[in-house]
Amino acid sequence: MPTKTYHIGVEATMEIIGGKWKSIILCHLRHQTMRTSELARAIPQISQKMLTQQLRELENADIVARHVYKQVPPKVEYSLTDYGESLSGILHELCVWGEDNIDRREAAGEEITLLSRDDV
Amino acid sequence: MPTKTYHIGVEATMEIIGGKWKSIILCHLRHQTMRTSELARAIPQISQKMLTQQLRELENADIVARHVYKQVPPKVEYSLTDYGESLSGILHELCVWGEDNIDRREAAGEEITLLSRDDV
DNA sequence: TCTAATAGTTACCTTTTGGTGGGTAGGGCA
DNA sequence: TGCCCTACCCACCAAAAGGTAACTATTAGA
Repeated sequence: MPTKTYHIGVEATMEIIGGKWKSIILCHLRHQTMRTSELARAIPQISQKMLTQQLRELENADIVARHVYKQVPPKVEYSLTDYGESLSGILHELCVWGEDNIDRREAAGEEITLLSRDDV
Repeated sequence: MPTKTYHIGVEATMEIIGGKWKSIILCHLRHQTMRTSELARAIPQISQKMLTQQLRELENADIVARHVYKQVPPKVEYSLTDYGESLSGILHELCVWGEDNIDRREAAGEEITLLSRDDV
C-alpha cells in the first residue's frame, strides 16, 4: 500500500470531521446516544443515504459506535466511542464559534437565522 | 434576499473553515503574516488558483486581511484579522488532534506519515 | 529589446460529493 | 393475505469542488 502522507495535523482532522454532514452528526451525538430515525429528525436536511454513509465513515474511523438490537422492526443506535469523545471539546467550540459568527453577521445586517442554539 | 438559515452553530463554522484548503491556510497564518509565495511554498500541494480563491473567501468572511504593497514585482501579504484570531485556539486543537490521530493510526499499523509537526 | 519576478485571472476539464427514487428484509398485526 | 415498521442498500443523475494550463500586468535590469 502506498504510504498516506499528511503535511500538517489539521489535514487529518478535516478528513475525519470535514464535509457537509459529519460535524453536524457528531455535535448531536455529543450529548446523547441516538437512533437512526432520531438523527434524521434532528437533521431534517440530510438524506437517508448521506446519513448512513457518513455514519459508516465515522464508524470506520472509530469515532462512532453502532449498536444493533436484534428485533423487528430494526433498532440501531449510534454513540461516540471513547476516542470520539476526545473530539467533544473541539465540537463544542466549533458550535459556539459558529453561533457567535451568526450573531456577528446578523448584527452586520445580514438576513440570517439560527434555528437552535442548544449546544451547551 | 432569502434569509440564510442554519440549524446548528457548527454549520456556519464549517462553511467558513471547511473544504480542503481553508483550515490549512489558517493554520499557517496563525503563526505569522505570510506572502502569497510563502504560503504556496508552505502548502506545496495547492494550486495558484485554489490558493487565491480560498484567500479571497477568507477575506470576505473577515478572517484574513490582505495587504498590498505598491511595488514591482508585486508584494501581497496575508494575516489573520482580529476576528480571525478568535479561531486560533480551535485551529491549534484541530492540528494537535490530527497529529494524535496520525500517531494512533500509525500505532495501529497503518502506513502513514506526517511531514511537519511544527504547530506549537 | 528581452527576460525575470510576483500575484492573479480565465477557460476548460475531472473528481468528488450529494440528491432522488427505487428496492430489500422480516416479524407484527388486521 | 397483505401491509406496516425501521434501517439500509443500490443505480442513476446533478451540482460543487478542485486541478491544469495558458494568459495578464508592471518595472527593473542584463
